[in-house]
Amino acid sequence: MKSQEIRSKYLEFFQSKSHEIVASAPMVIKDDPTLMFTNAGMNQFKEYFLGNTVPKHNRVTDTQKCLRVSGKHNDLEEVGMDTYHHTMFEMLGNWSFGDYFKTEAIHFAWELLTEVFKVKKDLLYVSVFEGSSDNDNLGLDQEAYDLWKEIVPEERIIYGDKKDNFWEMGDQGPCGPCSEIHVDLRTEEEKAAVPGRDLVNADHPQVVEIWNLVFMEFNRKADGSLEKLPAQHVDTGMGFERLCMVLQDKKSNYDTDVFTPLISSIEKVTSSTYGESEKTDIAIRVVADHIRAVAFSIADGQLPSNTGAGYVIRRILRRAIRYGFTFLNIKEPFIYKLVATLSNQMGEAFPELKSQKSLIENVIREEEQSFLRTLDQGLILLEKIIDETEGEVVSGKKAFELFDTFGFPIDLTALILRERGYSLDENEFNAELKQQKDRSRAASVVTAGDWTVRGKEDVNPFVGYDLVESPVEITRYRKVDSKKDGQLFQIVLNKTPFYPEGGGQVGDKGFLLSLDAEKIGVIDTKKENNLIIHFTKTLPKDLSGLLMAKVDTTKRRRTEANHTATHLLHQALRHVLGIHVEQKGSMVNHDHLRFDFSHFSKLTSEELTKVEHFVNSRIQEQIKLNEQRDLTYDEAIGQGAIALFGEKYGDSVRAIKFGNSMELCGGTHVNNTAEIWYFKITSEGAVAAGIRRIEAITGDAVKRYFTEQTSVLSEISAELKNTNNPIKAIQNIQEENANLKKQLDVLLREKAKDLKGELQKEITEINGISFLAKKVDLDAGGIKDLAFQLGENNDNLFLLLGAENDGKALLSCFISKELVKQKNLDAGKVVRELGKYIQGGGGGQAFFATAGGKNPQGIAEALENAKSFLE
RNA sequence: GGGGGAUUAGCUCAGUUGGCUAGAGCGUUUGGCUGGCAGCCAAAAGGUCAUCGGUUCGACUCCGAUAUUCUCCA
Repeated sequence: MKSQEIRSKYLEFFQSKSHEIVASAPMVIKDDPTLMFTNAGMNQFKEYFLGNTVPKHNRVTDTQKCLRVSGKHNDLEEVGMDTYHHTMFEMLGNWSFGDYFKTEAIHFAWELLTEVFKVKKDLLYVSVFEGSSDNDNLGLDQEAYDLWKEIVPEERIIYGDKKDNFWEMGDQGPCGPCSEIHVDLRTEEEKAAVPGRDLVNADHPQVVEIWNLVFMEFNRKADGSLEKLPAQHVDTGMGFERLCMVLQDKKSNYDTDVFTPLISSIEKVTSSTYGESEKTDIAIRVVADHIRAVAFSIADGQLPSNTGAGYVIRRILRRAIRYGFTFLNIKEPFIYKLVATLSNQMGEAFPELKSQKSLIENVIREEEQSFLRTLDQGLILLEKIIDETEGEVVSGKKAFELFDTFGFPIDLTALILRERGYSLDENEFNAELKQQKDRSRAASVVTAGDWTVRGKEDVNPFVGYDLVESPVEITRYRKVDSKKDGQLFQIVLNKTPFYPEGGGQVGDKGFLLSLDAEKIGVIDTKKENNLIIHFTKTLPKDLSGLLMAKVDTTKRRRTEANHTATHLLHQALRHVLGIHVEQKGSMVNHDHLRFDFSHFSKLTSEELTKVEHFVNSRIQEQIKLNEQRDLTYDEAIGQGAIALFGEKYGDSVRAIKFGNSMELCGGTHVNNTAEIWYFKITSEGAVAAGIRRIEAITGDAVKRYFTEQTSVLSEISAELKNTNNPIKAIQNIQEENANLKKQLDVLLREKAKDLKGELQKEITEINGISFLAKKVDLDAGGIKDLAFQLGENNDNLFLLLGAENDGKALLSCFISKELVKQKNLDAGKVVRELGKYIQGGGGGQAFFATAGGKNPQGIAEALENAKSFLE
């Protein structure tokens, strides 16, 4: 069975069991601070499990793009070593939100596997939670055990401990026991030798878990205790790639048709063969796996970068480059060449791969090039380290510096050292790494307390589209400690006019006002699992009283102008540059706006002018806001609305329309484009290969900008005494200045020549040495010039020059190099000794030295005493 | 968000404990030679040593801040 077919059969099966098929959420997560990537099918439903949102359907099924780079059994560094772990994978899932529980979950799973997919029953093992005797004190999951007993022989039911059979999504939140289905794909001989049940959960490549059925019944609180959830849920996950391996009767995920097209492309591009040696096999698997992860996240709008989620993507890509570099011996970009294969293969199920193919290729190629440069640099530095190493053990500290500061991979360092007969002090390296990790962790510690719940929120608590102030009540709050901000409170209200950060728009600021005039500042508003959270420094004294929530309307209005301008800018770019322009990032606050978009070259100044003009024309047309709040996604797209890749849309969407600009958007906007007043681009540049960034200002900021510019210009005109044509005046001045500089140069040179001639005449002879000690009227640089000029044609000169500048004394001593050698003289010593007359000190080299001091009166005396050095 | 590094000629980079009138290669310009593959030889131009402030007799060099950028960790 082809993988395509397996995917659709799964979804159809659950559809026939009254499940709604939903789309995969983006792999890159934007509104959950605790998670960077979707790492399990349940992520997009978290708010349902937490009870923050009421689901539209209580039975749902999907295939979810997931990314895992850390966690139990799945370290990035392990991927590729075996044949069944991946960074990016698809998770097939079926879900019950307070609907069916263990019975149906178990029966559905068994029916699908054994009847639809026709997996032989005697290949399967199941596990149930055995209970725990720790603080949670949980018993055996008897219910699950009994259910399984009806379907499978008892010797195929295995007890699992907390590590394997109790699922938790984090330190806090919903959790519960789970039941797993494992499959034994070994040969008959192997099975005869070791029974399959001994190998379950033992990391055997052919005895693997394929399906995890989680029964959510508890909530883990901040103090570690468990409480029973009001409603019980089912959360299941089946690894798509593994399922394909089972159904296609392969020994490895990489042998299924999910990976074989990629692998043959890699063989072609790198002239290598899969299946010839362990080392190249690992490298090929690494590349095949990583290209998927990287391509999908770029399509989701997450580019490689040096922070956060982007950094994870960069690391994955670099790991692939490294393996190609070392084991496939490819020293130039090659991974980007695989994008075409991937897009051909998966573009049907995931159209974003097709539509963004050339962007993905550009970004990857650029990243490959830059990392290969880093490797080149690192090799040179490593060479230096080896040269400096005495003995055979290379310092872990130096290797860490190479890794930490210059980004040279440590395993490559170790490999090269081994080849050269050195070894690496790994303990020292790990100690350094640990220090770095501890430092980072300490800096970002955030401890959140439990919510204190006081009442119930409205189902849709955001009223800020219509209101900027509203009477509200606190429904829950908690204290949060972070190193950075100190102690803060998070407050949730029954409803709120405060817009939570999202869609590029910053969260509202403002305050909460109590009846007895207590004023609590709201410093930020954010959304977490669909809860709108207000950040404050203090709590109101009366937590149960009515409060007036007031948004800072000045900031809000400016932000709205910038947001609407962003939409118009987007429209303008597509109009001026073409419809290949897609939003790749956006940031809107009260100060300015920033818009990143896909485009292949720098915008010309004509293009920028056109874009600016286009937006300002829309402003001038005074277009009214046309807002539709309850469209379905398809309706909105049908009307021509622009949706963003990598954005998660709910069942009903909001469309914002200004004339011909229509976008799906949750942000707040002006009522009429005239409120924007004026749009001005302040900068245009590149952020990555194929991505440009425009920054712009509107409204008050533009007024400020124009006022400033005008006053600068009028000041310039005033200074120039030429208000009609300041540009010409400046050109004149510049020309004049250049001429004067030239003349001055000539004059100074002549003066120096004169002075040089004069001084040359004054040179006397003491003990056969040309000697001169004299006060001159020059600064330090001039003296230096003069001294070197005098010394140029005289290799028998002892020169001491004194000068007075800004009330300070200066002595400079020049002694011809030949003389220094012959007579063992030292100009440094000379100025240090003579420095005492001017109450100062100094030094320099043997042939030229300077000293400075506070006492100009002493210069004469110092000059007097100069000859003593020659006597 | 935290740590480390970098910023020197158009480009790629040297510059040792503070004192070299700041250098190299490539590129540019000019002249000469030369039937080729990065032609050869000679000469020249090109620098606010990222910016601002401090320490010092003296800062490319040390210290602090800012900007830009690379990198590791979260």
